[in-house]
Amino acid sequence: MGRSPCCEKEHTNKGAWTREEDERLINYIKLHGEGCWRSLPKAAGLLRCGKSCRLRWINYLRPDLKRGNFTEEEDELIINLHSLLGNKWSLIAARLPGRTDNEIKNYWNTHIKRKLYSRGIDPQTHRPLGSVSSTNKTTNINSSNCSNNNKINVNRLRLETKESVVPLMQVPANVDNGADSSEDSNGSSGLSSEEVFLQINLELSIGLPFPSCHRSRFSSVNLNQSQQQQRVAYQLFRSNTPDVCLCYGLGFQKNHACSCSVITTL
DNA sequence: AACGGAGTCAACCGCTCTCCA
DNA sequence: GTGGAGAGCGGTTGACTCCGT
Repeated sequence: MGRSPCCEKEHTNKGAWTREEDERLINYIKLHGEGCWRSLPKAAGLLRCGKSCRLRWINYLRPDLKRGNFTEEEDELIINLHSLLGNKWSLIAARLPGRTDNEIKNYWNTHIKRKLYSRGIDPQTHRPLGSVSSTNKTTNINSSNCSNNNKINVNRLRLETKESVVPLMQVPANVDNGADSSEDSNGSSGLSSEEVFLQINLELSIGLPFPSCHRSRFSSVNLNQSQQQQRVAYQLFRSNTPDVCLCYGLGFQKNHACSCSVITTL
């Protein structure tokens, strides 16, 4: 049994919105507020799908939208956040008031990518173009003091490379992480030390707190390597924020089925 | 002025996630 | 535990504009 469509497509308008449709939508939301997008079109007298209404409001009609050109500061912030989070446009947008995820995504694809290329930087990896991958380097995020009961108590996380041992951050002992260590608990992150270190530097250079509304995200399993990278970055990022939150599931388990979605508020 | 290619961005699509019964 | 409903997300599309020839 399939899922019901979000609207009756044959009875809905598509394409560019007219002024009249915009006004209807604005007036309806002014009166009733946001939410319940599925029933909104009918209630507002619009021949549009609920998703379309939501998108139009969020990306174009919302009164708090900034619009206009991006500033140099916004550019750099987007670049820094992208290096931490990857293509998580909604998370990036959450750090830029008045900007939407769609707007940032478009801006990234049309302007910033080119800007980075002109600087000789790969926009996906944020590394110099043509640089050799460092996958041959060994990285261990050690979790000392692994406990029983399928929990890992991490006393101190450190990053080891052939050349050096770099302390990542101090973590209080005896704090459960909620991680499922039923599989491999050797803590391999799948990241090169260079990658992790890069994330940390960027984190420190940005120094902005994440909004608490994102605290419970990243609960999915079966992460691919890119997602892992974003997740590690996210966790490290959180660790330095004022309302300190840490996830101790830094060691991504075999097959990435780690359930370390519990982000502990200290 | 006309044309075509490149660039831009609003909107759509398909999927995942969360919540709740 | 399961499945449906609703919301949200990221990738893609296509209409429109701009600019060079």
